[in-house]
Amino acid sequence: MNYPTSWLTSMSIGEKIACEVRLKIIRGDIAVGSVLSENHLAKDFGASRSPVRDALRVLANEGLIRLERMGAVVLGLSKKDIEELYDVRILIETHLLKTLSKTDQTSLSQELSKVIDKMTMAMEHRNPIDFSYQDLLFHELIVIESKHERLLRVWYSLKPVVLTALLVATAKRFEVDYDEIQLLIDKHKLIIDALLSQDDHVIERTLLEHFQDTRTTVYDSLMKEDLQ
Amino acid sequence: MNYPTSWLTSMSIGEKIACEVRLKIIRGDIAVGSVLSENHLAKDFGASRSPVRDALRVLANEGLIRLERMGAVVLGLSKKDIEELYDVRILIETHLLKTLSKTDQTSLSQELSKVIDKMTMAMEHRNPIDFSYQDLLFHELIVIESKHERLLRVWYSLKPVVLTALLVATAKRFEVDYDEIQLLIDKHKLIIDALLSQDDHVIERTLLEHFQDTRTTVYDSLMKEDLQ
DNA sequence: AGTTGTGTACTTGTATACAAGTACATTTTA
DNA sequence: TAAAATGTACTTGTATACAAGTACACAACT
Repeated sequence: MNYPTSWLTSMSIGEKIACEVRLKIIRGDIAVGSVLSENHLAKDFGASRSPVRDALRVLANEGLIRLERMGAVVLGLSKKDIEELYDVRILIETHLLKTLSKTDQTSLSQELSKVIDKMTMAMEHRNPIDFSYQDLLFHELIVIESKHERLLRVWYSLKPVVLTALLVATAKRFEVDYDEIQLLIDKHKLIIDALLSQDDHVIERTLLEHFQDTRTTVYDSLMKEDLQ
Repeated sequence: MNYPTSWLTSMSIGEKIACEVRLKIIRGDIAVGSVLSENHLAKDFGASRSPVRDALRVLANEGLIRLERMGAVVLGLSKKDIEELYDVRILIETHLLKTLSKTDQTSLSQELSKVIDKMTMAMEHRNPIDFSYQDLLFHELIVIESKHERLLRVWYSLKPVVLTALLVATAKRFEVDYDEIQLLIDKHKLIIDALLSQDDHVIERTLLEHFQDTRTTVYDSLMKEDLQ
């Protein structure tokens, strides 16, 4: 599986390279500890060093590589990374759901239901690319609705890695555990219910359980036989 | 006041330009809504477009500018931005203090006390640059001690803007309300007390009050007469 | 006077060249 | 044989050139 070309529209060459390299790192196609150089990547992608340099800075920002004086070291995505990424999301999304639940959210819950419908259609069409896109869009809409721009910015900084990991995990899930996709969809409905319950404890518990499942799934799907 | 040259050691040209431009934007020397171009900035700084391009991407990541097809629009740092930046810090640091308080933190509290001593020395030497550096280091040590690398990464992504705003605010505070610096120092001691209390509610209240003061101070110090 | 077309000056994305630094391989020396 | 010195091939940071796109000023037309 390559990075979905439909997601690459209107991207610069540097952005495209960042997406392709990100996917390879997260899938383990590029080994942790290996050293990337601008010249090598430029040759590999048939581009000049300028967009490669841009791409490497993006990936360094995402914590997937560490830029050094000579070459960039691949840090990869460990189990701890995945757990911590979901920690950050739990912190942000729980806080924002609690805040949003203080006011009438009929409109938002309807929007979220529509996204769940699209997840269902993606499941029925056996389309993991669209499914993972809608899955993350569900959460994105919550953060957007909070109108907290700085938390949205933090959330967006996590998005490329989370979406790529989710894409890989979902593709595998569609192959191996297709029967459980419906359960994933149902769990998103629980979040809407928690939002409408206006109960902080219910929100907290629902989000913890939701992300507990998700990060276990993502982690299991990403890991090769030999644990990192 | 220019950006402290002692903080610019071992930086690339691009990093230096980012720091200088960040300070000018936060101080309001570069107006919100104005348009920056790579060519203009390159000429201003006597550099080529490459490091300027790097710098602009850093500032865009920090939400101070928005890169567009033709030029970069200055977004600046509004009151809402400052409030939201401290919201993010409250979310992160409260969560981490609660987590840390579950275990023995004698060592950390001693380190934090040392930093408070340095804040006191900086106050006595009337050195706002070192004072603001130690102030933020106090909080940084807490986040580092949590060993939560992804939250640390988020915290570090806020740091350049927060430190620059704090620097400007502290410089003004030293001029205008020097007598109240001691109160700032005392409030940091309260955080250590809250950590050692091992009481989640105490931690929550202490952090809220601490940052309530800080963001009001930062905001008041940054604003010109005409509100944005 | 208003609208349309053309030209110009600007922007950024990308390609390429150069300089300085780094790391390793090879040669020289003791 | 081991240590030191030298050479080479690589890296990145930065400078500069080129192409494509954009926005505005100016000229021509109605």
